[in-house]
This record gives sequence, C-alpha cells and structure tokens, in this order.
Amino acid sequence: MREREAIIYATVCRIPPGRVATYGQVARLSGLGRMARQVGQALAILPDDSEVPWHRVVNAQGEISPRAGSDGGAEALQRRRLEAEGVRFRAGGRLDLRACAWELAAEARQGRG
DNA sequence: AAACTGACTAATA
DNA sequence: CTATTAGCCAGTT
Repeated sequence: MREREAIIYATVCRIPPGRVATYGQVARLSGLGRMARQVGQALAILPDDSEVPWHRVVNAQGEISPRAGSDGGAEALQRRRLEAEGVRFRAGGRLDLRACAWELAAEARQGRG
C-alpha cells in the first residue's frame, strides 16, 4: 500500500453517508492538488467490497464515472449504494451536486444556508 | 526514454 | 445541453 493511496482512502472514508465528493475534491482534500485521476486509479484497485466508501466518489458532472472494460456492474452497484443512502438521482443518471455534495463547511453549518 | 492509457477537470465554441 | 481542446500526473508497455 502506497502512502498516496492511504491518504486518498482516508479522505474518502471521511465522506459522510448520503453525500458525495468529486475526484478532484478528494484529491485536493488529500493534499494531492490536481491528481484527480490518481484518485480514480486508487479507487480502481479497490475491491467492490472494500470498507472504503468508494461509491461516494463521483465525477465533476455529478454522475457515476464509467469504468473501462466493465459490464457496468460496478457502476450499478455504486448507484444502488448511493440510493440506499438516500442520494436521489435525476433523469439521465445524474444527481444534484448542489444537494448532496460533501461540503466541509456544511459540517459546521448543518442545515443553515 | 517514448508512447499510450486512465473511475479527471476546466475552458471554449 | 453536446463536442472539442488543453492541462494534469502516475502507471504500464
């Protein structure tokens, strides 16, 4: 396990249930700057049943990022897990980042806004 | 070393 | 909204 991956996993584990974060956001919060792609790579080597809530990471478009060489099983699993946490998708498989995006500042506000 | 690839993102038309 | 372009960085061949 490389250090970078450990940092990324730690950050992903900080995403609360029912909320999502973007790859770039995770990279930044991990102090990795523009390494959004590395976040994806780190999550890619993760097993589907990992304790890391990888399903709470989506792309900047607010949609589940398509995997390469997959039948869509992982994407379907990700969506099911998010829906199970209360994240609701809009038509087109997209979700409202404005509603369920993980905002650190919101942790203190808790509903104000 | 060079080329290619990938669970990305922002800007532009 | 879609499509294209440019930037990004690490891993693999």
